Amino acid sequence: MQFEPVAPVHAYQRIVAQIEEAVYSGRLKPGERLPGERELMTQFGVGRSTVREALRVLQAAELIRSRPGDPRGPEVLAASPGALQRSMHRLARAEHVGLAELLQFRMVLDGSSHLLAAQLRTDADLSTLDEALAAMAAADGYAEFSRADVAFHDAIARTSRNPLLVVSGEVVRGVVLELIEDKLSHAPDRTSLMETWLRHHAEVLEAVRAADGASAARLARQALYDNYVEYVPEDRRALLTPLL
Amino acid sequence: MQFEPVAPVHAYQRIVAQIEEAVYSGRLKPGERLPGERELMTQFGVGRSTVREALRVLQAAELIRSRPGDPRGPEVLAASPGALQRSMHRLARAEHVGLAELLQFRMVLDGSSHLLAAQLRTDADLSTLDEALAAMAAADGYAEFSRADVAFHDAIARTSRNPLLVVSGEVVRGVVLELIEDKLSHAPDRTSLMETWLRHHAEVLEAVRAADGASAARLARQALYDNYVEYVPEDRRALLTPLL
DNA sequence: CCAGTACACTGGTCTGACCAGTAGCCCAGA
DNA sequence: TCTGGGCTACTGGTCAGACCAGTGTACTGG
Repeated sequence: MQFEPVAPVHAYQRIVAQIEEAVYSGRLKPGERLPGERELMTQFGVGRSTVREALRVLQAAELIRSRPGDPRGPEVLAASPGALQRSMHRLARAEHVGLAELLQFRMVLDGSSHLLAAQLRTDADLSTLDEALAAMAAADGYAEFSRADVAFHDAIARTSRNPLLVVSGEVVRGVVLELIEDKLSHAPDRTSLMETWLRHHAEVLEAVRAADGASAARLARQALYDNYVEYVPEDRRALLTPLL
Repeated sequence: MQFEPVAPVHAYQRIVAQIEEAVYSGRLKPGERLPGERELMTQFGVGRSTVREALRVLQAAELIRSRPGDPRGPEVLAASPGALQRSMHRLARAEHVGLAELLQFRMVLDGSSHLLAAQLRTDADLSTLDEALAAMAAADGYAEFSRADVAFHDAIARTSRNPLLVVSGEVVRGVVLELIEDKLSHAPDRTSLMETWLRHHAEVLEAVRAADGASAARLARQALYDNYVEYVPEDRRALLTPLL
């Protein structure tokens, strides 16, 4: 006979569970409002501090947002990758996840995104991607270029039609950028850097337009490797080459 | 001239930030203890409710754990993918992420894990994998088989040497299993199902042993497809075939 | 019709209290 | 010597009540 470990279920956890359930089941839609804390405490039959702790947890998970003074009460938020991003960030800092591992992971994700995008892209997707590329070419300054670059990758990921690829791509790009942004912003010749990237992106886009998934994936991975390999410690670069 | 949006920084957030920083910088190692709440409130110069809300947030992020009655105070936890898993779970429920998207994502991750594993595996890895496969073969009953299956995939991921692949693989497998476990447990002929899976895993392992990354990846993706495609709605199966 | 102002109410924080439950200690009994 | 049972000091969980800064809204006077 097997027994299960018994864990006390605290009052605030039951409140979290109830509200979470209401959000996920769709009974509470984004934009709708929860009752105020004083109202909630009568509905749940608990003290205000208990209600507040429950709301804090939900707030940390980015399910709700509450602002003082708003008589409409806490707002139910739309799902966003923010919490996911923070979790992954934490894990990346805690485990020994360096740029090499992040880049390897990004090569996997971006490669697959491009592969799928090339096979699923519609004409509308292509014109969106053309616009994104044009925005990169027209960018004035590095910061703007970087934003346009992110937007381009995001557009590719959305073309792959898989929200998980979109979100995890977003997350990993964010973490990578954060790790090397200071190195990049101090790079000696950012203009030629931007030109190289632009050329890479144009090549990739042509492969996507030609519906050549394998090439698109390979080009995307190669571009990532070429652009970032210099920031990877030499003894870790062997991790990346198997993916080329 | 450009201004930044100003957001009020609450007291509990500053406490969270300080403790988070201490954990990430390594000043607080897993297993160590934080002072009790009453002690923290004097150190931070705030009321207990403020301290508690901060601890609640850290607890929701699985950075600490506190139990009543323990005079040693809240415990600093080792990094775990638990929070990441919950975040992804939430997002999967909120976005319209169905089995098709999850499976597609898993084919991407598992495929890459196998590719890397085949190229990086050592003899020690191979014997670990052999053991995992033997455990699957020796499994008595579906539940045990399923656990052994998960362990095998986990071993493959670890052989790929990328913690991100390990964690996201773990997460996605968990979500997939949760979505279809009831269908699987009611499957008419689970014995032949398990035999099929076992054969697939043996093939994959041979490719890994032969250091044939491309084959290992392809076999792994094909195995996923074969095993799960029947649970994917027919009109979504086109998402999966480009990855074969 | 609009700017300005009051007001009711929100969430953020503090204080002080009580409770159930735990770790660690001491001590009686084997 | 070891073991089990209390005892105790303390923990975190919860509640109640209070105050404050700041917000949305409705009312006001121009």
